[in-house]
Amino acid sequence: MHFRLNPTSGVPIYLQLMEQIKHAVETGALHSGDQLPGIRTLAGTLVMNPHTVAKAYRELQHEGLIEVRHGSGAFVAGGYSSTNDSLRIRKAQGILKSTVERLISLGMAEDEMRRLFEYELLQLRENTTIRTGK
Amino acid sequence: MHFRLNPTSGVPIYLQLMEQIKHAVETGALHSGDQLPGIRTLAGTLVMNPHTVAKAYRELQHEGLIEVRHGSGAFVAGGYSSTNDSLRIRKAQGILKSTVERLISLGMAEDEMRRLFEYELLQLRENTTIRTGK
DNA sequence: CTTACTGTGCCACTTCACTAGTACAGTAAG
DNA sequence: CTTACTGTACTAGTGAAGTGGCACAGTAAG
Repeated sequence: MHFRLNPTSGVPIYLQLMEQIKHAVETGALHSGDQLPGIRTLAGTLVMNPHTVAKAYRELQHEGLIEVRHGSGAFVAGGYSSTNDSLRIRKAQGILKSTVERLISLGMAEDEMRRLFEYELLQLRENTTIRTGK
Repeated sequence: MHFRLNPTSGVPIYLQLMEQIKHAVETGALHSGDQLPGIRTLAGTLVMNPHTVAKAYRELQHEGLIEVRHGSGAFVAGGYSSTNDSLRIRKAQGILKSTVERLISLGMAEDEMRRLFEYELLQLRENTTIRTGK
């Protein structure tokens, strides 16, 4: 359970924390019922304000990913890490790993990769959501 | 020359604009010497404040990607879109396009793809920057 | 010079992410 | 009950992003 946040990326820290927790759940690093670190504990190790962690937990609870019980702590909700999913994720990880390696061999910088990837996602989104053909 | 910005993503708009312009230059949609739209013009079509566009241009100038001449306008700087680069970019685009398609066939959502991709980039960064092996 | 474009600078204001300290409330174990 | 943990609520402040309006300055063409 170690997170890596980038305070200078422009993305709000609480959103980054949420993403990392989601990632941990998706990849199986966290399972249903597992207890998340306490708000103050996490804030201490990540060198940030407890309120920021609390906000991340609150948002994740609204999304249904975790369950926050007042005096007890925060726990990963049920019905997320089916074995079927974890296999799917592992496949995807393999694909992306080799993809990134190929891009590196092309001499691509991290920023360039990210821009091209986001561009592909944009194309995808437009092809699936645009229905008003003028 | 059309940009797509997402005001609700948490990423500052001026940063998104910068990324899109960089992308346009890298992919060859903009070439060295090309004039960028005027600050007021762009702000009008993108429905945002001229100051936001100005900030993006200013930052891009600091990075050396564009050249801003006071009474004339903003122009793409030289020495960026060599034909060698555009071929490299096209290869990378092909790779990423097929990668995204494979991820979609796995049933991955856009958020999941982005998280896994960012994770791979993180792995990469750590493997190349960590030198203090204790 | 005049006009119409370009970018730049200044000021006020709103919103939001984040920090900081403090206090309150639920839970579980001694 | 007491203690020590959990999350929650409140207030106040800082800083950055973005909006809005206005004035200024450089450039190029008539």
